[in-house]
Amino acid sequence: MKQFRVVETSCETLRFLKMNLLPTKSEKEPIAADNIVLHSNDEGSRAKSIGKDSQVLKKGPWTSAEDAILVEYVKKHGEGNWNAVQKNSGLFRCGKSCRLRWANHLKPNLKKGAFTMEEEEMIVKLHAKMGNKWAKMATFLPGRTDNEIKNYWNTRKKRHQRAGLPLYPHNICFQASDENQQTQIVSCVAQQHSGILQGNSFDIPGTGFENLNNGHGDLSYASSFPDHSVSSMICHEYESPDYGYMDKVNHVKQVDAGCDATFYSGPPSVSQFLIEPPGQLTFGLHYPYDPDPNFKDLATFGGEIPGRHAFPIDKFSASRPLSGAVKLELPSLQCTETDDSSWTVCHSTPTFEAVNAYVESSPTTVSLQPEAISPWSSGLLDALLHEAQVLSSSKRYSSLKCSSSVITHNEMVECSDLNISETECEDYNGPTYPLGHSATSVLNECTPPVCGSLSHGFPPFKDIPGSQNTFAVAEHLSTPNMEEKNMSSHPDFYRPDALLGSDWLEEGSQVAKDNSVLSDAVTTTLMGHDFCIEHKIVPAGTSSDLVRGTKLESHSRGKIPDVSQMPELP
DNA sequence: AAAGCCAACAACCGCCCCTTC
DNA sequence: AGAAGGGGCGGTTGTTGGCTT
Repeated sequence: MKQFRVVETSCETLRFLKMNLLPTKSEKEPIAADNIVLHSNDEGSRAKSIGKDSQVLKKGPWTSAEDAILVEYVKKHGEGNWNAVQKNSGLFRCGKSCRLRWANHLKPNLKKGAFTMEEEEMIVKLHAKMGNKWAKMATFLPGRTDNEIKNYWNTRKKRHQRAGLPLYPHNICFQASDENQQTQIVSCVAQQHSGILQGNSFDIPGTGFENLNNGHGDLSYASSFPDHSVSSMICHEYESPDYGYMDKVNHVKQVDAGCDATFYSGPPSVSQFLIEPPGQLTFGLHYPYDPDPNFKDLATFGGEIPGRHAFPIDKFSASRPLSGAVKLELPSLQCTETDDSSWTVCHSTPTFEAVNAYVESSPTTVSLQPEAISPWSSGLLDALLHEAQVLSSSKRYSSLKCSSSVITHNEMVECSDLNISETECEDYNGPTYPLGHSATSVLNECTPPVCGSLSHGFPPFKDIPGSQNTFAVAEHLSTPNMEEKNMSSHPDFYRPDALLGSDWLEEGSQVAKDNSVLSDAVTTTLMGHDFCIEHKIVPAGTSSDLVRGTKLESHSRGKIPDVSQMPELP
């Protein structure tokens, strides 16, 4: 028998009291605190406890009268010294109870009501980073209490576990336990907080499963890689840009989605488990719903802040062939992460749920088999349709087709985004780009995108400082129209020198950006500052590397925020 | 209409850390 | 240095209301 369980012997009394005296959510009329006396035969009853001064301390739900007393007391004396509350206010509550009541319910500026989508995203991200550090997490969610977050998470956890779903979206950033990586989550969180993640890809490369180590037993998104040992994942850290979503999906296909726990059988210490290979450069939280179709055209967004990059550039090695299959088999789910825009579908895609749905269905029919699609997937089709409409009407994609054997970078995007057909998409991964062929290399082999001559005379990129040979950018990068465009003046383009402050783009570096991406610059708020953030992958020509043009500038374009001067997140 | 299930919420407990003496 | 107290945190349980069967 649980100690505080009000037992049946007083059941009738309790029922009466509950119905007549105790406030409920709908009945919040003030009731004198001393009117509430819950009876219990149990000495350790939840209804009351004995204080140090032998006073009977009340337990259970707080009444409006008690709340009023507490509020009044805190107004007068401020927070803290909670044990004094009981002594001085006449409240028959222990200090702890008072503190809790105040912190969770009475404190001003508390947000009430359901979590917003952004908050939910934030929680997921934060949990991936911190584990069950509710109080810490609460500092990132103004107006929310640790208890709320905890409750939300536990509920979510239960729900997902029951449904056999992963707790995390497939490529959510997992953070290392190393505190010095705090800035990584900062950038991640801040962007999420700003709403930029409203369906956008975003991830924190180079992060690890902290919460995998502390044995929380949560069903991690790591289940996306059920047959990938942790160690092998570590080995691939920052390595294979071609270790893309499709790989994950394939793994998912191979192992039932319910085998989430298998991941946890890996080595206990996983501090740097990279969910999404940096080569993807599509740091994405592929959130299962996309409330804002307007975001769908946005290209990849980077979480990087100049000077505070989420991953060290020097760890960005050349691609390495994967042994696993790369075949695109999930038309409706695919997210070729080598693609800079692929998230446009992914973010609106029910991720793992949809993967599950796919697993349960025929690979060739999954995307259009309603019965094979999870509830969230219903939005997927809409999203895809919308995406198709958007893309088809977009100038940026006007010249693209997915059927050519020599495809462009953006073509890949379009293909994967629109899920035109498995066959078509296989062009990228099948005969043309066989297994083991780096997706990055695929990109490199792709004709650069659109909008201009393929061999436009764009000046060569410089090697990125500190990148050794890993970020050498191909000289024949043919990002179009870069010379014609005055990037400094174009409202949607950034001056190359705007990347100063980036620790991997030196002064004067040319920043390859193509129209399609730059026009997708988004204003967001990061730690109280308004920013435009743009993120772009640039095929690096003959090298097997990608270079990323990351831009983050203040809202007043041209001014680069000094991140070091920005206020720290709580 | 009743029962069961579930989600959301509220509250408490035990443990731990920090500060003070 | 060590004990005591205050406070914070995470885990857990209980309650309530809505929905489904």
